[in-house]
Amino acid sequence: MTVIFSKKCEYGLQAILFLSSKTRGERVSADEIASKLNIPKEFVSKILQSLTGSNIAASKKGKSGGFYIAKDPSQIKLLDVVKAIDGLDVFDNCVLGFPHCSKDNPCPLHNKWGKLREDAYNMLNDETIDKFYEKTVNKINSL
Amino acid sequence: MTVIFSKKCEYGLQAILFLSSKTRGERVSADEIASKLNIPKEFVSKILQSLTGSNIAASKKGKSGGFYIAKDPSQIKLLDVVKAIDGLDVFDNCVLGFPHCSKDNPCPLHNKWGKLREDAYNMLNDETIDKFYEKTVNKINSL
DNA sequence: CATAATTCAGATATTTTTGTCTGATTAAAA
DNA sequence: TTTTAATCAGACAAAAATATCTGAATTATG
Ligand code: SF4
Ligand code: SF4
Repeated sequence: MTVIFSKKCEYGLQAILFLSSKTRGERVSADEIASKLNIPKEFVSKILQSLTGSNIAASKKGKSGGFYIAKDPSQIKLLDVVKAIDGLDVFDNCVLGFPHCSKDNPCPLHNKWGKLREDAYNMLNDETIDKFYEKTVNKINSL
Repeated sequence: MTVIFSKKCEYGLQAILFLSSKTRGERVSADEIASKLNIPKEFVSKILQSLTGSNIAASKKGKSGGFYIAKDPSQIKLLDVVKAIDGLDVFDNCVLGFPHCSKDNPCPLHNKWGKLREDAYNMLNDETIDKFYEKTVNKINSL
Protein backbone atom coordinates (compact mmCIF):
# COMPACT_ATOMS: atom_id res chain seq x y z
CA MET A 1 0.00 0.00 0.00
CA THR A 2 1.35 3.38 -0.93
CA VAL A 3 0.92 6.44 1.25
CA ILE A 4 0.08 9.34 -1.01
CA PHE A 5 2.10 8.70 -4.13
CA SER A 6 1.51 6.05 -6.75
CA LYS A 7 4.03 3.24 -6.97
CA LYS A 8 5.30 4.78 -10.15
CA CYS A 9 6.03 7.94 -8.26
CA GLU A 10 7.63 6.16 -5.33
CA TYR A 11 9.87 4.25 -7.69
CA GLY A 12 10.66 7.43 -9.57
CA LEU A 13 11.71 9.18 -6.40
CA GLN A 14 13.79 6.23 -5.29
CA ALA A 15 15.48 5.96 -8.65
CA ILE A 16 16.31 9.65 -8.79
CA LEU A 17 17.71 9.51 -5.29
CA PHE A 18 19.77 6.52 -6.30
CA LEU A 19 21.12 8.27 -9.38
CA SER A 20 21.97 11.29 -7.29
CA SER A 21 24.20 9.14 -5.11
CA LYS A 22 26.47 8.45 -8.06
CA THR A 23 29.16 10.80 -9.26
CA ARG A 24 27.77 13.38 -11.62
CA GLY A 25 27.35 12.09 -15.14
CA GLU A 26 27.96 8.44 -14.28
CA ARG A 27 25.62 6.26 -16.27
CA VAL A 28 23.66 3.63 -14.46
CA SER A 29 21.81 0.87 -16.26
CA ALA A 30 18.15 0.16 -15.58
CA ASP A 31 19.35 -3.30 -14.62
CA GLU A 32 21.49 -2.03 -11.79
CA ILE A 33 18.87 0.40 -10.53
CA ALA A 34 16.23 -2.28 -10.58
CA SER A 35 18.26 -4.86 -8.75
CA LYS A 36 19.54 -2.45 -6.12
CA LEU A 37 16.11 -1.04 -5.42
CA ASN A 38 14.11 -4.22 -5.94
CA ILE A 39 11.99 -2.65 -8.60
CA PRO A 40 10.98 -4.40 -11.83
CA LYS A 41 13.57 -3.45 -14.40
CA GLU A 42 11.32 -2.58 -17.33
CA PHE A 43 9.09 -0.58 -15.04
CA VAL A 44 11.81 1.61 -13.64
CA SER A 45 13.16 1.98 -17.12
CA LYS A 46 9.80 3.30 -18.32
CA ILE A 47 9.57 5.67 -15.42
CA LEU A 48 13.04 7.08 -16.01
CA GLN A 49 12.27 7.43 -19.68
CA SER A 50 9.35 9.62 -18.77
CA LEU A 51 11.50 11.63 -16.39
CA THR A 52 13.95 12.38 -19.18
CA GLY A 53 11.07 14.20 -20.80
CA SER A 54 10.82 16.43 -17.76
CA ASN A 55 14.53 17.12 -17.82
CA ILE A 56 15.07 15.48 -14.47
CA ALA A 57 16.86 12.40 -15.72
CA ALA A 58 18.83 11.90 -18.89
CA SER A 59 19.94 8.81 -20.73
CA LYS A 60 22.44 7.48 -23.14
CA LYS A 61 21.78 4.53 -25.43
CA GLY A 62 24.14 1.82 -26.48
CA LYS A 63 26.86 -0.11 -24.76
CA SER A 64 27.89 1.41 -21.46
CA GLY A 65 24.88 3.64 -21.73
CA GLY A 66 22.36 4.14 -18.99
CA PHE A 67 20.54 6.75 -16.99
CA TYR A 68 21.92 9.68 -15.11
CA ILE A 69 20.71 12.81 -13.49
CA ALA A 70 20.03 15.73 -15.81
CA LYS A 71 21.06 18.54 -13.53
CA ASP A 72 22.72 19.15 -10.25
CA PRO A 73 20.95 17.34 -7.40
CA SER A 74 20.59 20.63 -5.57
CA GLN A 75 18.46 21.82 -8.47
CA ILE A 76 15.99 18.97 -8.26
CA LYS A 77 13.17 19.21 -5.76
CA LEU A 78 11.25 16.18 -4.64
CA LEU A 79 8.22 18.10 -5.78
CA ASP A 80 9.55 18.20 -9.34
CA VAL A 81 9.50 14.43 -9.50
CA VAL A 82 6.06 14.19 -7.96
CA LYS A 83 4.75 16.82 -10.34
CA ALA A 84 6.18 14.98 -13.32
CA ILE A 85 4.70 11.64 -12.38
CA ASP A 86 1.58 11.99 -10.25
CA GLY A 87 0.80 15.63 -10.85
CA LEU A 88 -0.36 17.98 -8.14
CA ASP A 89 -4.02 17.07 -7.85
CA VAL A 90 -3.39 15.50 -4.50
CA PHE A 91 -2.78 18.97 -3.10
CA ASP A 92 -6.07 20.16 -4.35
CA ASN A 93 -8.62 17.47 -3.71
CA CYS A 94 -10.93 17.05 -0.75
CA VAL A 95 -9.60 14.40 1.57
CA LEU A 96 -13.11 12.99 1.91
CA GLY A 97 -13.58 12.80 -1.82
CA PHE A 98 -16.34 15.36 -1.94
CA PRO A 99 -16.50 17.77 -4.80
CA HIS A 100 -15.07 21.06 -3.62
CA CYS A 101 -17.02 23.05 -1.13
CA SER A 102 -16.76 26.76 -0.94
CA LYS A 103 -14.44 27.97 1.75
CA ASP A 104 -17.26 29.94 3.31
CA ASN A 105 -18.61 27.05 5.20
CA PRO A 106 -15.85 24.54 5.65
CA CYS A 107 -16.29 21.27 7.45
CA PRO A 108 -14.18 20.68 10.53
CA LEU A 109 -11.54 18.92 8.48
CA HIS A 110 -11.11 21.54 5.87
CA ASN A 111 -8.77 23.93 7.57
CA LYS A 112 -6.88 21.29 9.46
CA TRP A 113 -6.33 19.25 6.39
CA GLY A 114 -5.53 22.34 4.39
CA LYS A 115 -2.74 23.10 6.81
CA LEU A 116 -1.32 19.59 6.61
CA ARG A 117 -1.48 19.58 2.89
CA GLU A 118 0.31 22.91 2.74
CA ASP A 119 3.01 21.61 5.02
CA ALA A 120 3.42 18.54 2.85
CA TYR A 121 3.65 20.67 -0.23
CA ASN A 122 6.26 22.91 1.33
CA MET A 123 8.22 19.94 2.49
CA LEU A 124 8.42 18.51 -1.00
CA ASN A 125 9.13 21.94 -2.40
CA ASP A 126 11.95 22.63 0.03
CA GLU A 127 13.76 19.34 -0.04
CA THR A 128 16.19 18.95 -2.88
CA ILE A 129 17.66 15.60 -3.56
CA ASP A 130 21.22 16.56 -2.68
CA LYS A 131 20.06 16.67 0.92
CA PHE A 132 19.51 12.94 0.80
CA TYR A 133 22.99 12.03 -0.30
CA GLU A 134 24.35 10.53 2.88
CA LYS A 135 21.15 8.76 3.74
CA THR A 136 20.75 7.38 0.26
CA VAL A 137 24.23 5.89 0.25
CA ASN A 138 23.54 4.14 3.52
CA LYS A 139 20.15 3.01 2.40
CA ILE A 140 21.33 1.49 -0.84
CA ASN A 141 24.10 -0.36 0.92
CA SER A 142 21.66 -1.78 3.42
CA LEU A 143 19.32 -3.22 0.83
CA MET B 1 -7.73 10.57 -7.90
CA THR B 2 -8.02 10.01 -4.19
CA VAL B 3 -5.83 11.77 -1.65
CA ILE B 4 -4.85 9.25 0.98
CA PHE B 5 -7.89 7.04 1.31
CA SER B 6 -9.19 4.52 -1.18
CA LYS B 7 -12.43 5.30 -2.95
CA LYS B 8 -14.10 2.68 -0.81
CA CYS B 9 -13.01 4.56 2.25
CA GLU B 10 -14.03 7.94 0.88
CA TYR B 11 -17.45 6.58 0.04
CA GLY B 12 -17.69 4.96 3.43
CA LEU B 13 -16.93 8.22 5.18
CA GLN B 14 -19.39 10.09 3.03
CA ALA B 15 -22.10 7.53 3.63
CA ILE B 16 -21.59 7.53 7.37
CA LEU B 17 -21.68 11.31 7.43
CA PHE B 18 -24.87 11.19 5.41
CA LEU B 19 -26.48 8.69 7.74
CA SER B 20 -25.48 10.83 10.69
CA SER B 21 -27.43 13.72 9.25
CA LYS B 22 -30.65 11.76 9.63
CA THR B 23 -32.57 11.45 12.83
CA ARG B 24 -31.27 8.65 14.98
CA GLY B 25 -32.54 5.27 13.88
CA GLU B 26 -34.05 6.43 10.63
CA ARG B 27 -33.44 3.86 7.94
CA VAL B 28 -32.02 5.00 4.67
CA SER B 29 -31.97 2.79 1.60
CA ALA B 30 -28.79 2.19 -0.36
CA ASP B 31 -30.69 3.66 -3.26
CA GLU B 32 -31.17 7.00 -1.58
CA ILE B 33 -27.61 7.18 -0.30
CA ALA B 34 -26.25 6.33 -3.70
CA SER B 35 -28.29 8.85 -5.57
CA LYS B 36 -27.70 11.65 -3.11
CA LEU B 37 -23.97 11.07 -3.01
CA ASN B 38 -23.48 10.04 -6.62
CA ILE B 39 -22.00 6.73 -5.65
CA PRO B 40 -22.80 3.43 -7.37
CA LYS B 41 -25.61 1.87 -5.40
CA GLU B 42 -24.34 -1.67 -5.11
CA PHE B 43 -20.92 -0.39 -4.17
CA VAL B 44 -22.07 1.77 -1.32
CA SER B 45 -24.29 -1.03 -0.22
CA LYS B 46 -21.31 -3.39 -0.03
CA ILE B 47 -19.31 -0.84 1.88
CA LEU B 48 -22.06 -0.26 4.42
CA GLN B 49 -22.52 -3.98 4.79
CA SER B 50 -18.89 -4.22 5.78
CA LEU B 51 -19.28 -1.34 8.21
CA THR B 52 -22.09 -3.14 9.97
CA GLY B 53 -19.50 -5.73 10.83
CA SER B 54 -17.47 -3.06 12.62
CA ASN B 55 -20.51 -1.86 14.52
CA ILE B 56 -20.42 1.54 12.88
CA ALA B 57 -23.46 1.11 10.69
CA ALA B 58 -26.45 -1.17 11.16
CA SER B 59 -29.07 -2.39 8.77
CA LYS B 60 -32.54 -3.73 8.56
CA LYS B 61 -33.71 -5.97 5.74
CA GLY B 62 -37.07 -6.04 4.09
CA LYS B 63 -39.56 -3.45 3.07
CA SER B 64 -38.83 -0.04 4.54
CA GLY B 65 -35.52 -1.42 5.64
CA GLY B 66 -32.21 0.28 5.07
CA PHE B 67 -29.07 1.43 6.74
CA TYR B 68 -28.64 3.54 9.79
CA ILE B 69 -25.95 4.50 12.19
CA ALA B 70 -25.13 2.00 14.89
CA LYS B 71 -24.29 4.38 17.69
CA ASP B 72 -24.44 7.99 18.55
CA PRO B 73 -22.55 10.14 16.03
CA SER B 74 -20.48 11.59 18.85
CA GLN B 75 -19.19 8.08 19.47
CA ILE B 76 -17.92 7.54 15.96
CA LYS B 77 -14.52 8.90 15.03
CA LEU B 78 -13.52 9.41 11.45
CA LEU B 79 -10.59 7.20 12.32
CA ASP B 80 -12.92 4.32 13.14
CA VAL B 81 -14.23 4.33 9.61
CA VAL B 82 -10.77 4.58 8.09
CA LYS B 83 -9.54 1.78 10.31
CA ALA B 84 -12.43 -0.44 9.30
CA ILE B 85 -11.96 0.08 5.59
CA ASP B 86 -8.39 0.98 4.70
CA GLY B 87 -6.66 0.00 7.89
CA LEU B 88 -3.92 2.01 9.51
CA ASP B 89 -0.93 1.07 7.38
CA VAL B 90 -0.89 4.49 5.85
CA PHE B 91 0.26 5.86 9.19
CA ASP B 92 3.14 3.48 9.27
CA ASN B 93 4.65 3.32 5.83
CA CYS B 94 7.51 5.31 4.40
CA VAL B 95 6.22 8.05 2.17
CA LEU B 96 8.92 7.23 -0.38
CA GLY B 97 8.00 3.57 -0.41
CA PHE B 98 11.27 2.39 1.08
CA PRO B 99 11.29 -0.43 3.54
CA HIS B 100 11.59 1.07 6.98
CA CYS B 101 14.83 2.64 7.98
CA SER B 102 15.95 2.76 11.54
CA LYS B 103 15.22 6.03 13.24
CA ASP B 104 18.90 6.43 14.00
CA ASN B 105 19.74 7.88 10.68
CA PRO B 106 16.59 9.33 9.24
CA CYS B 107 16.46 10.99 5.87
CA PRO B 108 15.42 14.64 5.77
CA LEU B 109 11.82 13.68 5.17
CA HIS B 110 11.48 11.27 8.00
CA ASN B 111 10.82 13.59 10.88
CA LYS B 112 8.89 16.12 8.90
CA TRP B 113 6.67 13.51 7.41
CA GLY B 114 6.37 11.80 10.76
CA LYS B 115 5.01 14.99 12.22
CA LEU B 116 2.47 15.46 9.44
CA ARG B 117 1.36 11.90 9.70
CA GLU B 118 0.90 12.24 13.42
CA ASP B 119 -1.16 15.38 12.95
CA ALA B 120 -3.31 13.61 10.40
CA TYR B 121 -3.82 10.72 12.73
CA ASN B 122 -4.79 12.99 15.58
CA MET B 123 -7.15 14.87 13.36
CA LEU B 124 -8.99 11.73 12.39
CA ASN B 125 -8.91 10.53 15.94
CA ASP B 126 -10.31 13.76 17.33
CA GLU B 127 -13.05 14.45 14.87
CA THR B 128 -16.27 12.66 15.56
CA ILE B 129 -18.95 12.66 12.96
CA ASP B 130 -21.44 14.66 15.00
CA LYS B 131 -19.18 17.64 14.42
CA PHE B 132 -20.01 17.49 10.75
CA TYR B 133 -23.75 17.70 11.14
CA GLU B 134 -24.38 21.20 9.94
CA LYS B 135 -21.90 20.99 7.13
CA THR B 136 -23.20 17.64 5.98
CA VAL B 137 -26.76 18.89 5.76
CA ASN B 138 -25.65 21.81 3.62
CA LYS B 139 -23.44 19.62 1.52
CA ILE B 140 -26.11 17.07 0.76
CA ASN B 141 -28.55 19.75 -0.19
CA SER B 142 -26.04 21.31 -2.56
CA LEU B 143 -25.40 18.10 -4.46
C1' DC C 1 -51.08 -14.84 2.24
C1' DA C 2 -49.23 -12.20 -1.68
C1' DT C 3 -46.64 -8.34 -3.01
C1' DA C 4 -43.23 -5.05 -2.90
C1' DA C 5 -39.01 -3.29 -1.21
C1' DT C 6 -35.19 -3.96 0.84
C1' DT C 7 -30.40 -6.16 2.56
C1' DC C 8 -27.13 -9.59 1.61
C1' DA C 9 -23.79 -13.02 -0.44
C1' DG C 10 -21.29 -14.29 -4.03
C1' DA C 11 -20.15 -14.27 -8.80
C1' DT C 12 -18.91 -11.53 -12.60
C1' DA C 13 -17.38 -7.45 -15.28
C1' DT C 14 -14.83 -3.26 -16.12
C1' DT C 15 -11.17 -0.04 -15.41
C1' DT C 16 -6.89 1.40 -13.65
C1' DT C 17 -2.50 0.43 -12.13
C1' DT C 18 1.34 -2.26 -12.22
C1' DG C 19 4.39 -5.18 -14.59
C1' DT C 20 6.38 -7.78 -18.87
C1' DC C 21 7.73 -8.80 -23.55
C1' DT C 22 9.42 -7.95 -28.26
C1' DG C 23 11.91 -5.91 -31.47
C1' DA C 24 14.08 -1.64 -33.17
C1' DT C 25 17.77 1.61 -32.50
C1' DT C 26 22.04 3.22 -30.73
C1' DA C 27 26.84 3.14 -29.52
C1' DA C 28 31.14 1.21 -27.37
C1' DA C 29 34.54 -2.07 -27.83
C1' DA C 30 36.57 -6.33 -29.57
C1' DT D 1 32.79 -4.73 -38.93
C1' DT D 2 30.77 -7.71 -35.78
C1' DT D 3 29.35 -8.36 -31.25
C1' DT D 4 27.52 -6.82 -27.15
C1' DA D 5 24.97 -4.00 -24.05
C1' DA D 6 22.20 -0.58 -23.49
C1' DT D 7 17.72 2.74 -24.21
C1' DC D 8 13.35 3.20 -26.31
C1' DA D 9 8.58 2.58 -28.19
C1' DG D 10 4.71 0.25 -28.22
C1' DA D 11 2.09 -3.80 -27.56
C1' DC D 12 0.75 -7.06 -24.23
C1' DA D 13 -0.36 -9.33 -19.54
C1' DA D 14 -1.47 -9.64 -14.74
C1' DA D 15 -3.16 -7.83 -10.61
C1' DA D 16 -5.75 -4.74 -7.94
C1' DA D 17 -9.38 -1.59 -7.42
C1' DT D 18 -13.80 -0.28 -8.66
C1' DA D 19 -18.34 -1.38 -10.22
C1' DT D 20 -22.37 -4.38 -11.60
C1' DC D 21 -25.39 -8.35 -11.71
C1' DT D 22 -28.21 -12.18 -9.99
C1' DG D 23 -30.81 -14.36 -7.04
C1' DA D 24 -31.91 -15.55 -2.17
C1' DA D 25 -33.59 -14.04 2.35
C1' DT D 26 -36.13 -10.85 4.99
C1' DT D 27 -39.95 -7.96 6.43
C1' DA D 28 -43.69 -4.32 6.26
C1' DT D 29 -47.97 -3.71 4.37
C1' DG D 30 -52.19 -4.44 1.54
S1 SF4 E 1 -15.14 21.58 3.58
FE1 SF4 E 1 -14.70 19.44 4.18
S2 SF4 E 1 -15.91 18.23 2.70
FE2 SF4 E 1 -15.69 20.30 1.83
S3 SF4 E 1 -13.86 20.25 0.53
FE3 SF4 E 1 -13.22 20.95 2.57
S4 SF4 E 1 -12.58 19.06 3.61
FE4 SF4 E 1 -13.82 18.42 1.85
S1 SF4 F 1 14.24 7.75 6.85
FE1 SF4 F 1 13.33 8.54 4.92
S2 SF4 F 1 13.43 6.78 3.54
FE2 SF4 F 1 13.71 5.95 5.61
S3 SF4 F 1 11.63 5.37 6.31
FE3 SF4 F 1 12.01 7.47 6.98
S4 SF4 F 1 11.13 8.74 5.35
FE4 SF4 F 1 11.40 6.70 4.49
